[in-house]
Amino acid sequence: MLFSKACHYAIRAALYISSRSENIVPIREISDELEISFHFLTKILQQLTRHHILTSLKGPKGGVGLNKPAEEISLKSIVLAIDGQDFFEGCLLRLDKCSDAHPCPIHDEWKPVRRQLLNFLESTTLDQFQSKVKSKKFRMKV
Amino acid sequence: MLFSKACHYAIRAALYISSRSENIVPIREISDELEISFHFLTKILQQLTRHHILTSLKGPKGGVGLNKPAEEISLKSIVLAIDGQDFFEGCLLRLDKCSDAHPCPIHDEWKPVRRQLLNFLESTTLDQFQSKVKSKKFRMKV
DNA sequence: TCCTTTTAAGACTAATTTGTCTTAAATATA
DNA sequence: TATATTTAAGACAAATTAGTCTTAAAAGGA
Repeated sequence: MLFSKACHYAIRAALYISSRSENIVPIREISDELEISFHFLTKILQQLTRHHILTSLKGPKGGVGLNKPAEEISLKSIVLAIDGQDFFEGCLLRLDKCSDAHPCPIHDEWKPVRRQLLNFLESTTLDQFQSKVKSKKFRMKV
Repeated sequence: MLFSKACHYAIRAALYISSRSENIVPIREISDELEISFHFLTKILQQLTRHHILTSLKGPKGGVGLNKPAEEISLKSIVLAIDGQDFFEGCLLRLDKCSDAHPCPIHDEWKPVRRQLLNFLESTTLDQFQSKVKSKKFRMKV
């Protein structure tokens, strides 16, 4: 699988949050709607908050919300916050510092494919899906 | 990470085997050369053997070898043998049966990117790297 | 101020993946 | 045939990831 389970949860939650017009959405609502364990989701969203992708508010009327405009939140930033940068340096043989200078045998062939993957994650932002998610015609769970 | 650690080991070992002119290579030699735990590698290569990607021979002069021409062994077949088909159905939100009929909000955007990834894995075969690996100018370990 | 609600933090458990070790089975060769 | 070598199989342990639970801290409202 491309990403960790936590990372997939994070992307789903981020899509959900960005589709809600309210600034702040309680995590309980997200976990109910997306059928994700509340406590696990809380931990994951805390990471997004620490990375300044979300803001959070405690107490009644509390919850989480986007910390910047949806068009400034890329899938890449979410993956980076949850799974770290391992993915982005990804060598097909998992060599430590596989590079043009010290490449593995697949490096040259793999590079353009990885580039396209990165381009997609960089250029894809939450705002692109807001209307789809709002329409409720697209699956957000199981 | 794209694939499991076991899968990366499998690809590395397959490249090594296909670059050796001998039909049969002892697993001990592979694990020594690639610095992979012998017993763990043995288990992984057993899976490739069960999937008829490799053949194996017990006893002195035993070892593993390609079960078909290198140009017929794709990266995809190795990934499939080790990690199963989860990767190939991969939805960005990890939904169970995300499809054109019942898509997640990112499905349409993700589809062409995944297609390119699959094309690469399908069209890339071991023979393409034999000379590079033989030249020993490319890294095969850490 | 006090109570309730909600996130933050972290200890703890469960599941999965990774890695080790022992024994069995097959086979070449002396 | 006996021995040494090598893969096969599977039990077991360690590490990582996923998930649960409890308590603390913050904030709104009576």
